Amino acid sequence: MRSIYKSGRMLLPMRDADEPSLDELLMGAARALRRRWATGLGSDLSPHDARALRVIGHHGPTRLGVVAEHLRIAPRSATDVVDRLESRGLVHRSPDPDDRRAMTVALTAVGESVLAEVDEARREGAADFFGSLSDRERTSLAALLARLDPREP
Amino acid sequence: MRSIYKSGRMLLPMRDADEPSLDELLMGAARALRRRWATGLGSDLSPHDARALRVIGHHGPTRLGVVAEHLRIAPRSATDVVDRLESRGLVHRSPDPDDRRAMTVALTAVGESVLAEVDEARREGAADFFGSLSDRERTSLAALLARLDPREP
DNA sequence: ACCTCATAGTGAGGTAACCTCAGCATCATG
DNA sequence: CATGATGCTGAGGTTACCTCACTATGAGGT
Repeated sequence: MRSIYKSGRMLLPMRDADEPSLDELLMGAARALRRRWATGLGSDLSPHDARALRVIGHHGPTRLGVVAEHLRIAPRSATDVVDRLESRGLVHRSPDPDDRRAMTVALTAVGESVLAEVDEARREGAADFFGSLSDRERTSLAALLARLDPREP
Repeated sequence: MRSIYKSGRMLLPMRDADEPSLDELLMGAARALRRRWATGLGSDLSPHDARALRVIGHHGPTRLGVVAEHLRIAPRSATDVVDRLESRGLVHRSPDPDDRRAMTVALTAVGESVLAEVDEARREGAADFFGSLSDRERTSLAALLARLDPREP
């Protein structure tokens, strides 16, 4: 990764064809971390269900629609996700006291403990994954990533 | 439930609860880039099909099994992907001259030009996405990401 | 040469996770 | 209190995967 064309449209530095570009490195790192998390899940919980569990756990009693929003799926599909989680005893529905049309979902005791496991596995996976970097390097990596425009929260 | 301490050494620096952790930043950045690419695709090509097109284009005449490997799907499923691409006139099958059981897939002229568009959109999307960083920052970001262990190519 | 076993692709058929649409109950407003 | 919007769910469809069985071919031992 050496010479740099400043003239006009060349926005990224030149690089050898066989060394990965910045976007490939980013996507590769993300994929590696995702795979590490997925293999560490253990409890036959799909990554998507685990995500739902985290949303609900972090949010407290959560409306179905809010779950859908966070999972970026259609409201109707949240029903199925919650059905599955509920059939495994990880969450339970309650009528929303503020709106009798709505249901809220919350973790059961089992759900809490499964979530704790999932969170711990994630934390360990991440710590392990970023373990090859020093504290300083992690800090500057975080700073650089934070400067990339997500363009939506 | 174990803490972030491992072998008595803290692996991750402390941080405020409301600021995103390193893993969240990484996944968020990857997601943002993926979304940017997806919206820029234009030609009603799914991200997955676009990926298949890139694999085949980059690889030259490619066996179906190799396509499957690169897409991380079962060999049988590669047949469907290639069927779809072929029905849109983007690729064509030929018998493999070295092995009469095997088929190779290659881009058609149309496929070449669609791939060129896709690649250009990707390149532009990436350039735009990383545009908020200076050359120096991009270089150090790349260096940091390269040090993370993908644990598989 | 032959027999055996492995391999490349595909037809058939199944599954899981989405989606849209319609319907019901409830809320919010003129 | 009438009207339209909203929150959830039943019904049914789509899609992208999968496994299993099959055919044709390759590769290696005897």
